[in-house]
Amino acid sequence: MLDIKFIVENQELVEKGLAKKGFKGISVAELIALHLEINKLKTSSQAVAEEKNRLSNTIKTASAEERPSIIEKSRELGEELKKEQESLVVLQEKFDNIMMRMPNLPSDDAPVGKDDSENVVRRKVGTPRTFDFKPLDHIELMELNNWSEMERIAKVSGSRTYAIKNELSRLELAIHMFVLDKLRENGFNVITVPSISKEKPLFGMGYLPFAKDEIYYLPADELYLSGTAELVLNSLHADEILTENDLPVLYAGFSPCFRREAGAAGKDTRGLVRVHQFMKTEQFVICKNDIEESEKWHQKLLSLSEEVLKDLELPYQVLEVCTGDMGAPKYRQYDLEAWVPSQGVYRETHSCSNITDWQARRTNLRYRENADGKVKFAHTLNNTGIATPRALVPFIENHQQADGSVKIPEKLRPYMMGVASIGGKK
RNA sequence: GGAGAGUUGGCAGAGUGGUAAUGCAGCAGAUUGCUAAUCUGUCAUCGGGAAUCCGAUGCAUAGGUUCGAGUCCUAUACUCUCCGCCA
Repeated sequence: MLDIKFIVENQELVEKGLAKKGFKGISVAELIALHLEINKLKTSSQAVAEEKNRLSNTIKTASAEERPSIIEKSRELGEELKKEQESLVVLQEKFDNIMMRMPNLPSDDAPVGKDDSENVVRRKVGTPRTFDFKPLDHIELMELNNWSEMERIAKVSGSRTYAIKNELSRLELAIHMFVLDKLRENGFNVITVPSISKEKPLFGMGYLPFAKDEIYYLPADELYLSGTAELVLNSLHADEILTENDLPVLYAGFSPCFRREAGAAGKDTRGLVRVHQFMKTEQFVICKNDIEESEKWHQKLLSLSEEVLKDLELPYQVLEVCTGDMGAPKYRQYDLEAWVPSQGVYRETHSCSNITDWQARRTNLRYRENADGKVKFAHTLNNTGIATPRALVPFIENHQQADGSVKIPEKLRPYMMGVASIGGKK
């Protein structure tokens, strides 16, 4: 959510930002007009309320003769007030409806573009490996090593689900432990959070109303299945006023995540790349309302993810996401993509975003500044720590050996009982 | 699933129908001085105004009763305690 005062004072700038993000059909002029109308009505209804309060307070001390006429007058004012407030509610609803659909404005430094074809590669790290044997794709590797039950699980749970087993399931959990440990060493509070959520946090994060079709809904309990721990972490401190000394708040959140993948029909239907349920370790930061400070954290989160991919010895590229491909909440966004040999392309493993105060306004998350005691909306940022099973795809494909075994990088071995490789034909 | 208790500012905590006490913390100022203390103001949101300021709203949420609701009524949510069930 944006500050309405900012919108009023910077209409042109806001309209430009919306255009960059490809948001059409939102009238900034209408929003401003509604705001001004609401203010006008508020002012007039407040004058009525003031008069009514004044009258009411005289009743207690009024004489018996005066009292009935005062009560009558006060009642009339009450009815007038009620009418004004009813029209105020209608206007406010219209206003909120537009306001909730207003995206965050993108950074001036973000590349301008209409869709993912205009994202910009900032750098490539590591070199895609050349194989001296014919490499297998991740599905073949899993079949060879008895690491999955992909066909059977589809009978039970439908398409886009997965069951992995034996050494590969250990690897999945080991990678999470490895990343959680890394984040903990960097000052993050490790927290495992629910995957179920009420409706309100979905608005707070910006899932609603923007990505309605992506979300599983449980009508019997009016609850939703969360697509990311970010959803929960973003609302964990909703409606609170923290002190500046509490900041930054750093969370490494772990949770099962659920996505309907409604818009991805036909894409990545086989294997582990795009599934309805997965596990994600998420980085989440609440920091001061200071763009330099949050941009610093944005870079820090990015570097932590890069470190994860480096430690896992995966070639990757850093993509800066253009304005048209960013989600509504985002000010600036980097994606990390790891090399997938079987597809000959880089595939997304991490998404790192600075949200500035857009989410905090929606969740009413504030803090009190030390310097002057003023209350401000915090900045929030999020980034993937690691998401599995997707990350297993580049992992096992890049580290496969001629015999079908998969090498375990040095840094991960402590989490794999010290073994140097898993699987392979004996 | 059953029974009971509760929800008031950043925190603690009073308030049984007539302007939301007080303490602590934070912030600003003043003062005395020595590792701090004292005093005053401020300390949730919004509106009008250049500003001092004035006003409206705010006691979990939504309704209702009333000239007037933190207080009375109804519904809901959440928290805690006990019982039951349970990984």
